[in-house]
Amino acid sequence: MGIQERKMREREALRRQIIAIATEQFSTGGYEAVKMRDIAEAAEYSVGTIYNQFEDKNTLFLAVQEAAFERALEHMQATVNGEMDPLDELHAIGEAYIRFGLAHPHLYRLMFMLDSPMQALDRPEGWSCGLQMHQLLSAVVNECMEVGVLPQVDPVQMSFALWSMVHGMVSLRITERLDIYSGEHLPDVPPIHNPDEMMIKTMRMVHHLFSDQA
Amino acid sequence: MGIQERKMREREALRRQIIAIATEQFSTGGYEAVKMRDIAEAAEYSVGTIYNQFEDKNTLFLAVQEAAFERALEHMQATVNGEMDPLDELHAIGEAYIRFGLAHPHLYRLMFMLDSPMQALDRPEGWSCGLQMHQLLSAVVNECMEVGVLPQVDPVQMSFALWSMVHGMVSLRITERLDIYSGEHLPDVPPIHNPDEMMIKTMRMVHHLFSDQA
DNA sequence: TATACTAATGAACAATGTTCAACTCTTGAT
DNA sequence: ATCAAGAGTTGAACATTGTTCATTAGTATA
Repeated sequence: MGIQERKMREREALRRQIIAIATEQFSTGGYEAVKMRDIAEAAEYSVGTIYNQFEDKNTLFLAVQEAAFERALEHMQATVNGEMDPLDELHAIGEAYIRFGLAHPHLYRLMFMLDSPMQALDRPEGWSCGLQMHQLLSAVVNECMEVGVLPQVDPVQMSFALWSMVHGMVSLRITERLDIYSGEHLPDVPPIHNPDEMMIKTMRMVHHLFSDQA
Repeated sequence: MGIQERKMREREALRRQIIAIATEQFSTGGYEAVKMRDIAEAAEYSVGTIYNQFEDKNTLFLAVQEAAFERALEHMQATVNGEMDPLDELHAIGEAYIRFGLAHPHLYRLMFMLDSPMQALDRPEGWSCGLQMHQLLSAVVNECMEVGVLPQVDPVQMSFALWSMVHGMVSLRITERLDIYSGEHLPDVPPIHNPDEMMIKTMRMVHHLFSDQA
């Protein structure tokens, strides 16, 4: 009775193909720009087949979100596995987070900004890698506190504060709100021409202030 | 020739009415939920008349964004005009920012998260009140540095870091990403049932860490 | 070979932003 | 009072896009 299994495999393969196509199209245009018809055409199926696999566009992008979390987690893990000074590890993990967001703004939106694919977080499976990303941060924070390069406050609050800050930076950057720094819009603020570097620099400054305080 | 002026006034009044209606509808449903037809009906005009006043939906919501910034700035200014201890002032301005975002999540999205109404920030008029909000923060930060409750780093970086953190908190909250803290999703993290208060508490903690370091 | 089941198809539907030719009303001149 | 010109209004029609579903095609089993 291997027929059942083969059909399951084929079904799964098609599902994966659709997710891959959706991810790619999404990466270069965002949610609105991806049309179900385009996905179908790229997969060389009719649109109905997409709906055979995914309840609707939102459900499809839950799967894309999950894939995006996998990629992001991989990217983060690749930067932390070394034997580093804890403070450098904190710098590294933050910088990796920021650079991933800047390199893949649409995926970043899907993971942390859009609400389409979030309605009902009753589905924690899809957030598995997202949670692991947070645990990666938590681990480094705890390590920093033990070694004394971060003050010994509530580690959850510290992780939350650091995550919020880098997320705030990335999301403001992605939505072009940092453009207020780019021209002569603010008095006493010389135009900043490289916001990406300012983000990294400011993050490190904050880490250092915390560490000096510890 | 007062006729020209009267017509201009009427035109301006209609424009304002449309913006008010759009703001109200937007406040209770977000961008997608607002239909041009609904706005027209609420204003008791046909849809064509809306397009006579605003090039398209995006342009209309540029105006709504501007109105939202006005409200937010007012709200912020109302909390800072008192003669306060600089650190309390910093707490107050941050808390006001957070509370406005929580009270008006859709307007917050429009101001700081959506990109529809942002394409082309070649239009700094609409950001006037938004810029003033930033200046409010800058002023308090400078004051804190003078008095010695914030370390004397680059004030632009400090303002940017603080803004990013509270924006990160509010936007993660609004998009329900803080739900990861609400259940048993993270090991070693007791479920947090009141994220709003955690945001305020964490912000104050960070302010205090900075101030102790100064 | 016939039957039953699964999967694929794409025309059709609904919702919504946008356009535009027709229409109405006001204004100013005759 | 009448009329021409112009500004403002109307809503039917169009284009796009997510979604559905009756029909068709393909495959497996008796």
